[in-house]
Amino acid sequence: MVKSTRSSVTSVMKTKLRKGAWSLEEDQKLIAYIHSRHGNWNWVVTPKAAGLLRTGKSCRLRWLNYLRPGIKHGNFSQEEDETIIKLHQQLGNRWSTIASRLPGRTDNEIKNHWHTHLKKYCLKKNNILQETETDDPSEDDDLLLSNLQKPSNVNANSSPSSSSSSRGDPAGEIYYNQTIEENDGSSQTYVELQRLWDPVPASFPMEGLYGTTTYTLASYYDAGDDVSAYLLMQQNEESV
DNA sequence: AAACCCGTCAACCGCTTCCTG
DNA sequence: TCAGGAAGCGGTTGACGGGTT
Repeated sequence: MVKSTRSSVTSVMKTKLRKGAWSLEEDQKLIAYIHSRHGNWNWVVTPKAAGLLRTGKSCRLRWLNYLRPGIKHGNFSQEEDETIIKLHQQLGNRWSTIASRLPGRTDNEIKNHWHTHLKKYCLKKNNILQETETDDPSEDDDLLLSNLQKPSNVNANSSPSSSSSSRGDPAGEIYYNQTIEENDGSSQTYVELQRLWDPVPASFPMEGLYGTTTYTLASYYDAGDDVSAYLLMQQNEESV
């Protein structure tokens, strides 16, 4: 029988557990709780302590893959792609080990990126190598990898971060001068939640679809224990 | 315009490993 | 040394958006 049927988990299950995408409010609660614990918390008690109807596992995953400070979202650089491919050749599907070599990237994100982009690239590369054994394969490498960097659906008005922005999962996303009202009806200014944890920089660069953009902190609101902190990011400049 | 298909990715599930008493 | 609980890991699923027919 499955060992992971824990009493603590099942007790939570008796209440109505939420599943699926995390809401902004849930993210805020989780960040607030973790923030208040100063690096000392337990995933099993976290949902109850934070006022969340989630399992500890779900909280852990949300934190590690999305809310944790330093997490990079959006396109992988060519260097990152090359590193992943190289490490995958050496290590196989040991995503967490691979992730440990790519600062800011999570095992889940690398795994997804592999299955959706790099696996195809490797197959294509192998085909090319078989067809042109005498050619210099490095040229094909560069061409294929540079193609990987190009967004498939270029839209001048789209968010600079990943396509998940359109899934009603705003936390961690940064929009150009947008407010939540423009997106989901809330009157709050759009947030970049993970900055709650780090000392807030006056400005910071973020890699997007079209190059690195420097964002400048426009306003900051911290409601203390209730921990609702909002950051308005303004697009400062953009390099293509 | 509508239906369908496909790609993407956040989140879930179940198993394994690690830790602690 | 062992058992039980917590955390970690990787495969899979399902929702969603965009493209195609």
